[in-house]
Amino acid sequence: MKKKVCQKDIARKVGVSTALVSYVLNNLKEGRISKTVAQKIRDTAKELNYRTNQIAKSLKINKTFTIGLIVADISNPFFSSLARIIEDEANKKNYTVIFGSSDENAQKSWKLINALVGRQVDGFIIAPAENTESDLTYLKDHDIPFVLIDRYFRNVETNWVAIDNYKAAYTATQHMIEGGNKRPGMVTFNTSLYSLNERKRGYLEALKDNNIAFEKTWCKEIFYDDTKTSVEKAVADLLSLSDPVDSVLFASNILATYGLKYIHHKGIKVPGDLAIVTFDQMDSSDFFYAPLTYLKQPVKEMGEMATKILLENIEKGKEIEQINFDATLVIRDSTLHPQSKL
Amino acid sequence: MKKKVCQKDIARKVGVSTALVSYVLNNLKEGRISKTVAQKIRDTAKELNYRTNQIAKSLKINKTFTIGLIVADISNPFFSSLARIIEDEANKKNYTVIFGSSDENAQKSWKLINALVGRQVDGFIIAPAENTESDLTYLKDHDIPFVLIDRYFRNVETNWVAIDNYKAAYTATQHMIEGGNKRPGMVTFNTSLYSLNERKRGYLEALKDNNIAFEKTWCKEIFYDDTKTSVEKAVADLLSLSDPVDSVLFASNILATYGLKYIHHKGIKVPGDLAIVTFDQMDSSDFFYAPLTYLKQPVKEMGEMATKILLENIEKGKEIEQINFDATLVIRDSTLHPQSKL
DNA sequence: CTGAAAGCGCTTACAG
DNA sequence: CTGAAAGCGCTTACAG
Repeated sequence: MKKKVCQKDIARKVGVSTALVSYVLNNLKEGRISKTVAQKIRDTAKELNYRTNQIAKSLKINKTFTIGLIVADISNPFFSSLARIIEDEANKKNYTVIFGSSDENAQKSWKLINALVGRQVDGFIIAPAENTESDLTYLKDHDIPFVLIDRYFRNVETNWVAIDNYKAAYTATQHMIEGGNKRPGMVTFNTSLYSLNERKRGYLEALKDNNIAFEKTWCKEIFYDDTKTSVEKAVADLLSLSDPVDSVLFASNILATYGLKYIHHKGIKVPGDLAIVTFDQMDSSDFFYAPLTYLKQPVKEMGEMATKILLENIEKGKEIEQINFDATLVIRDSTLHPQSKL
Repeated sequence: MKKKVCQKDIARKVGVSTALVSYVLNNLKEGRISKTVAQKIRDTAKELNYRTNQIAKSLKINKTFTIGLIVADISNPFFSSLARIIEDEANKKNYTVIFGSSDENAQKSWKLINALVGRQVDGFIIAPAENTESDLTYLKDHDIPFVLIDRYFRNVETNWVAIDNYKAAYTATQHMIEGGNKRPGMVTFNTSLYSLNERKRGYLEALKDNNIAFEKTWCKEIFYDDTKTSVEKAVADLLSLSDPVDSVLFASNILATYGLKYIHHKGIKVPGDLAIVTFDQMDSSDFFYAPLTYLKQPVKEMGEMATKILLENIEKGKEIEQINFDATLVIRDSTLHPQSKL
């Protein structure tokens, strides 16, 4: 029971050509093949437990029904949720997904994309790391469809689905200010990524519109390496300013997780000592003693849309689509400031 | 810049046969090819930006350097962490990983395995759903290497890496009892999966060894569908017994997450009203107002070991390996019972 | 209604 | 040191 059965085996057994086997197994030339022989082929295929060799088929038809998913880290809940949505959508259309984690590293990203291109994936869904514009240019030059998710570059014209990060951060900051906070801080990554910089811009603009004079000590930019320690230091710094910050916006779930552990550990009172808003939904935010106010991204819609756009591109070669969803501010206890104006 | 460049293009340009191109690109027959022509081939390959078509190569060599990963749900942090470890290990050896989520459903599992077999994956790492023994038999019959992770079946002799669930649950239950709890409960899944039943067995055995008479109302078995509601009801039931349970062991992170949200929501005091131990590490367990005592699985070691065993099987066809790791009981506040004996 | 044959892009004995 | 040729398992004009 070892050897794989192929079309030739079926053809031989039924006494027809492999062409015919291929046709009936693919439901081609329906009316033009005698029902009896078609049935015999199907029966024999089932009997021999035939399974088409997708590799051979792919080579011939120049299509693998495989998509590559490149994220920063598949073990980050935001990306694994996205992966699950994408998996489901892709499977519906008989696509399979190969994933890779770039660790926000341009070299790794290029290596992954390169490997998957060699494997002839039909397209990519990518949450690009910074400085990976050239990867995308490469894909474009080679007519390999892709859609960016969560992040994009203003100077590369392509498909993407993301959220309006400026608006989201603005809304969150505005909310903190309306809650009576006078000195809102922010913890974000030190990056050239547009999406994160938009979050910072939204934060700054909200301060400005509320006539709050931004002080640059209020915004901490964390490097990707040694994130944990840097976040802890950042939070400590924000709270030990001569005029400490009274509220803080965490620009991602990773930053928030480290920050909150530290805050919890240090016994800092939320929202009393510090009001908090985070980007992204986390299981943890329900468990923090003050359930967290957070910006909820429509992960399901984003994943579905990205997959839909990609598959359309693969199958019909559609025009460019750029979709901005809105994040929703889910207001809970971590911003119920004692001296709230609301 | 559209057409893909193939070995023929290089061969033509250099003026040699494709055989030679293939040899030098694969570093074969090193001494037996003139250095100058070899160099010219390499230069031209680089110049034309040649990338070998893995699909064609796979078809020929009958190996795809791809492994299939089947888990219950890639968005479950336990599995996404595992996925990340496996990805890294696999990549080191130039393997790529395709994943699929079975949702604990045997039909889905079979569909996924079937699809990936058609794609000629070189092997599988599988966290099997219940009633999927036949899938595994199929793989064995077809000499497709695989290793089970997290779960296995006693009656299918194959590679697996897991933890000693009996021992883990026993230890956790013993710990609850030593903390002064007289009526420990358990929330687990209703399943035939050996790993989960071992957890129950460990719990029961610990009760017995401590002369605590088990009452069947203490152990709640949750069905896979409608998990959230069922868990909430289970916890409510455990606490509204005429003699309520004073402590509870959650048999998985999913069960714990739903249970804890409910407990938090209802204002149940932990560990005062209820001591808690959970299986699996969760971000959330650091944030619960009483940091949770939990059974930590050595996810990294498990993922690495599973990948190592699989790749050895693929490459050398090794004998069967069955590895049981130990979980570690990490003791924190959720089991610091007021009337502790310790 | 059906089959012979070419070809997808590689690898690999084999012959020289 | 190098090339012609077969073949991996499919699909698909083309011819009949």
